[in-house]
Amino acid sequence: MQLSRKTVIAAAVEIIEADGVEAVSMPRLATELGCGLISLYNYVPSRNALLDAVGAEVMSGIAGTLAPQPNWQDDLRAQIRACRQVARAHPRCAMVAVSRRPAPASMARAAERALATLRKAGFGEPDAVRIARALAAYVLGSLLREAGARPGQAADDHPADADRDFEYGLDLIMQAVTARLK
Amino acid sequence: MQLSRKTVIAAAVEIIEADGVEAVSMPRLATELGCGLISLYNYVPSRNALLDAVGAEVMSGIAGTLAPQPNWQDDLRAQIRACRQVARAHPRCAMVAVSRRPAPASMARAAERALATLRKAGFGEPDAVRIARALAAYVLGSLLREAGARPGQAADDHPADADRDFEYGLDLIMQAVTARLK
DNA sequence: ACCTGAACACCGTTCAAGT
DNA sequence: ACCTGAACACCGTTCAAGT
Repeated sequence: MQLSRKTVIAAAVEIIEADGVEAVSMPRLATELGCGLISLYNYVPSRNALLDAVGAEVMSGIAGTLAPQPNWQDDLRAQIRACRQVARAHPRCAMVAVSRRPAPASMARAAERALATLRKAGFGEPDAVRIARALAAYVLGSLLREAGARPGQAADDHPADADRDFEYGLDLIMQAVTARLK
Repeated sequence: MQLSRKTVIAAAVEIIEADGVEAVSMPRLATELGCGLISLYNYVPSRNALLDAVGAEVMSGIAGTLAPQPNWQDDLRAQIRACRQVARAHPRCAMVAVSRRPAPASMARAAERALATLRKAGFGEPDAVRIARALAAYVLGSLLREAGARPGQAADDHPADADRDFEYGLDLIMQAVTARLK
């Protein structure tokens, strides 16, 4: 396999999902990729930078366009579900992404999009910002609860329950948000 | 200073708040405590067990009794604020606590108390459980957003903003929860 | 110019020797 | 019985030597 930045990141993603972040070591990556340990530093400046790249890679999906919904509530819901879906596709990597500072750019963009939707719905600036933050907290917290906070732990084994829990809480928040607009 | 399990844990808490979890190493703890590296293993079986102990120690405060409020809404609010307050007293350690599996017992007890309050308020079992989970997700997510998810990062420098954000979101959820009971 | 082996300064934990 | 120095098997990263 041809070594490249992409393949190094992909190998790291694989290791994280299989054994957690703590299992990602430069020696292990090298043997996994069948290359010399030092060669890795040609594609990634450090282990930390590699984890940043994993976070960015794994969350890049939420930048994708979503089918616009007839009303702003469904639009917002779709955006929030998309965040969660992308995160759940790589749960342990998602916890890594969420733990990096600064947050991956795609996550910041998603937050900005939610804010824009709230503004367009008619919320004033302070309310729109605070609602967006509350939603972000809820999504993050749900992921934390589900996937196991420690990035080195596996996901829950009752995903259907987690989905229902998530939708229930999302309903709660959206109900209050809608009521607040009137 | 007399070495004991307590002093070892306290030293770890200090290091974590100052420099993050990653800075907690057995050698550093030893020099900080002025003892031999190996002596630490007489009080703590491993670094991992030490971090578990830090999580338990730091979160033990939420087990404290709270003044009962006239209505269940204020009761629930007080419980949730207490969780957040305790966590914010040691923000970086709180992130460690939240990241441990299983969660510290005091956190589980706090969740159980919230559940009991919801039951007493008149919610049926599935609703009570889901509301409690939504609230937990919100508190966890807020901490993650504020303190910086990575346990190795410092807290925000606008705590007042964070407080207002938190109360705003809590209001939203509590409003919807109250509406759902009727 | 690119690649990488050997080396450095760290880790957590164990073993076996000391008291 | 208790304590702990030396040692082991790891890390991430750098330097300087090779091609």
